[in-house]
Amino acid sequence: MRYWLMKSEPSEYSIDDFVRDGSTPWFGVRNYQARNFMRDQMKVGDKVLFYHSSCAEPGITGLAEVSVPAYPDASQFDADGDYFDPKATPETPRWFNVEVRLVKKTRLMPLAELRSYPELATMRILQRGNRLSITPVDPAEYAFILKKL
DNA sequence: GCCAACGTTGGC
DNA sequence: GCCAACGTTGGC
Repeated sequence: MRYWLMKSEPSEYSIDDFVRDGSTPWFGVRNYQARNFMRDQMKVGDKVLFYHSSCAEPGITGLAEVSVPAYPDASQFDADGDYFDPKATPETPRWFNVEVRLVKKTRLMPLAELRSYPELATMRILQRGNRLSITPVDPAEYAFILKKL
């Protein structure tokens, strides 16, 4: 089993949206590395840290898990949508998404708090210049965060 | 709004 | 295949 951190802008999709929906397709990823994680590595049951980014209080706000393995992201075919990709066709889709199920909303663990723990110093999300919206999390890092939540 | 980091695009 | 220009991310 693997562990992941998935970023979402709360103005796009917040923890409370997630509470309302229970589960959601993680569509709209348009970065190859993040796509490859979903398509090639994420398996049903993998644990996910749900993270709010690009907002007043960035940080972890929930625990989730992968509920459906990757399949072609429908939004790439929607010519009127924000995520349309003119180079993608149903025969040769370019983008994929998994679905994730909320396990529970947690307290907000702010970015500054994550940075304060030496145990998390090498976490991918905390490295300079990190921009990936989906990153693998070390099992020890995941266990540590779980304990602090 | 600024700016560092870094991915993507496209001309050559 | 190189690389400059451009776009996006995301914390501050």
